[in-house]
Amino acid sequence: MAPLTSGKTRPIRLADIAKAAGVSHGTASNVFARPEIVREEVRERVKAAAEAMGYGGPDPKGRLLRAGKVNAIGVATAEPLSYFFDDPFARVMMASISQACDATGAGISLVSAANKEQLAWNIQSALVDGFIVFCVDGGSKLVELARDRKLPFVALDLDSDDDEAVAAIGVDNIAGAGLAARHLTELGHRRFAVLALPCADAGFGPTTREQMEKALYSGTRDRLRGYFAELSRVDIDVSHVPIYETVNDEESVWAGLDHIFAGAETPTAILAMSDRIALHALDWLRQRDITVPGDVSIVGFDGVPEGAVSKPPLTTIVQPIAEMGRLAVKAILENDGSPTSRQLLPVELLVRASSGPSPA
Amino acid sequence: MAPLTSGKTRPIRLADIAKAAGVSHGTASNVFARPEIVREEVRERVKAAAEAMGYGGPDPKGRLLRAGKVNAIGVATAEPLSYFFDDPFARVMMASISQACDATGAGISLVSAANKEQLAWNIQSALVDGFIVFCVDGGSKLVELARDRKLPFVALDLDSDDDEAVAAIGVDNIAGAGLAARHLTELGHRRFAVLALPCADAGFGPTTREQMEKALYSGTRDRLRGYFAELSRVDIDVSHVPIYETVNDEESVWAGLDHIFAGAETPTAILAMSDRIALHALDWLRQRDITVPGDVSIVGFDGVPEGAVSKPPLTTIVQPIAEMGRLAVKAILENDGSPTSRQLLPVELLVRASSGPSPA
DNA sequence: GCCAAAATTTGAACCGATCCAACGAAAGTG
DNA sequence: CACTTTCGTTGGATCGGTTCAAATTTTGGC
Repeated sequence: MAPLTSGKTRPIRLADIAKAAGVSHGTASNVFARPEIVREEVRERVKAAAEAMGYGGPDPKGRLLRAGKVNAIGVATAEPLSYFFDDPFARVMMASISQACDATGAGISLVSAANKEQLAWNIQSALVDGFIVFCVDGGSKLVELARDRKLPFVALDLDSDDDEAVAAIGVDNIAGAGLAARHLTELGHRRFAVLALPCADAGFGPTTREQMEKALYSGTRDRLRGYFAELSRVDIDVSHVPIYETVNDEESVWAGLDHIFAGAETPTAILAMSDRIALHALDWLRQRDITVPGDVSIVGFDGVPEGAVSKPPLTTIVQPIAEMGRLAVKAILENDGSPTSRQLLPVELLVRASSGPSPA
Repeated sequence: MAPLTSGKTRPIRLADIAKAAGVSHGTASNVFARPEIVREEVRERVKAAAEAMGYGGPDPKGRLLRAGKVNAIGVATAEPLSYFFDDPFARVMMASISQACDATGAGISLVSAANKEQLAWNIQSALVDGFIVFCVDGGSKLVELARDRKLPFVALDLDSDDDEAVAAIGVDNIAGAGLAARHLTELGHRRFAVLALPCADAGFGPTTREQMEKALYSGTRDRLRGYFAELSRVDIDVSHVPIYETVNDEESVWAGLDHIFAGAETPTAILAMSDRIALHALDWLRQRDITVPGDVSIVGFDGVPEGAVSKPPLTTIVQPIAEMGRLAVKAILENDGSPTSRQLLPVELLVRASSGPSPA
């Protein structure tokens, strides 16, 4: 039997419906976009034709071109896509971004990729009205790509001394780190160790202050500066404070602690550059029956919800994550060509149970 | 001073660049899409013109229309957008969906909305190649909307007796619930209570088996059937088992437990239709110094990671969430007009510490 | 029954690119 | 030198809609 229709049926277009219903395509368009201006009889006829031909409604691809606005904002990161759902900080941030989007009816497109070239292409071809860029890692490159799209965009947590011409929302990392360090020195601690975030794409391992000063990611650099400025202020010799660069995961944090606690003079206070690091550290310490805050105190950074239910609950520097998300969305959606700006939000010290007086 | 340029500058188009560089728009297009076929001198000239005019590269809106494929899949739910980042089940599912997308280079668009009309519009105008629909709540309506787009789509956890013609990936809720109930009866429990998922948009409160049989969402209905079939099998009078319908949040779960434990004959075993419910229940019980599993045992449903670290770790029915996500993405991306199908995946009982012998 | 006003409908223009058949020029061949 | 290739470029067609000024039909008033 010969097939009655060709195997590949071209999708039905609005024009097909119009022809079938015997109206112009202009009228057919109106039936879907502004039904009230079409005479009822015609409207029904067109709708019937659409139904009969299995037409799925006007294709947004077509509308988009004319309308110009996509009504969606892109959220980009150099991490794999699952970062948005795995990482505690990202999740809280995304939840607040999505609330702000919901409120205005905008959609969210997640933009990321397994490798760099793919990422570039994905950013170049993302159908969005603007970008929110997560700068945790590989920030500068990402910002560059986003800027090249010439769309409104705002960087979250961008390195503070990067190009001043990009809109960015971040927190005062130096002040926050200072708060954390001061809290511990006030509790009498003198022997510190720092568990750092990545400062480049280089992997993990012990590092030095000098290395960190060259860090590609200045969020990391600024936090270290904040820590050390405060420690120096109370005459602690920061050149002897071990710094271990992690990649924010369990493996590298545990390796860092192995390293730090292998030394003769173990710290009584740990400064962790993220709550995630601090939480992994808590697990490590518990496994070795090192009590917190009895033997060692630890202070995180971020203020993610998990810190409230950890054992013990985590003392940390809380970032106004929800506020940052809200501001970011606002910046994109209300972008009226206003001058790009850089907002530094304040952070707060939240004292919970992971920090206490120095045992010494 | 009169402005030198009009306030509103039309965005630069590829055609503008072509004109400026003195080439045809076809050649200009090639410079960006297939640079290797353009003579170097021309290529540089066009690129220079683009740079000079601040052109951000070919607008994907235009390309899209011609190319047809968006290279993104939409994930839709009737919950607010933040559901994707708040709900443990959704998060695990999204993580696996995003891994599958990453692997193929596809993007993800989150589709949702505050209200129903907005949701309909968002689905109709989403720029995606297909939909994965989360059917937790308001599933049928969502499936209908998605189907009307005439795009490939697959429903996750769709009500089992809904339209057979839609592709769906789900688990065997009846068998899973049976497993949970049997586990508890084998431990000697005879006095049960059920903490149910929503069965309609009706809010929360105590309900009956008859009400549940009419449930709009048959995931809920099937789990109840599974529980009761197993309980009946060992001669437990299910008409006396209290059922409390929650909305999967702390408030409604706690209200449910208040209600259930207000009765004279309190249960020794709780069947929770989701891990989230079970986790909230654990909190409630701990606050009242009711020990688990000493005084009461509880079994959840889903197998989210949080269940592994709760106090005590949660016995639950684990769904192959990662596998479901992978299959869903595959179904969308490989959609070749193959017959829509319905896949029921198996579940497993995972015994942890929240269930133990009946105290009686 | 005639005319202006109101209500509908039409069809061309446009949105911003990609694709491709056709063409011109330069290079190679006999 | 005529003749085929090869390479690069051109410009029109197309993707699937929306929009709007102009044309047409209806309605209403007298």
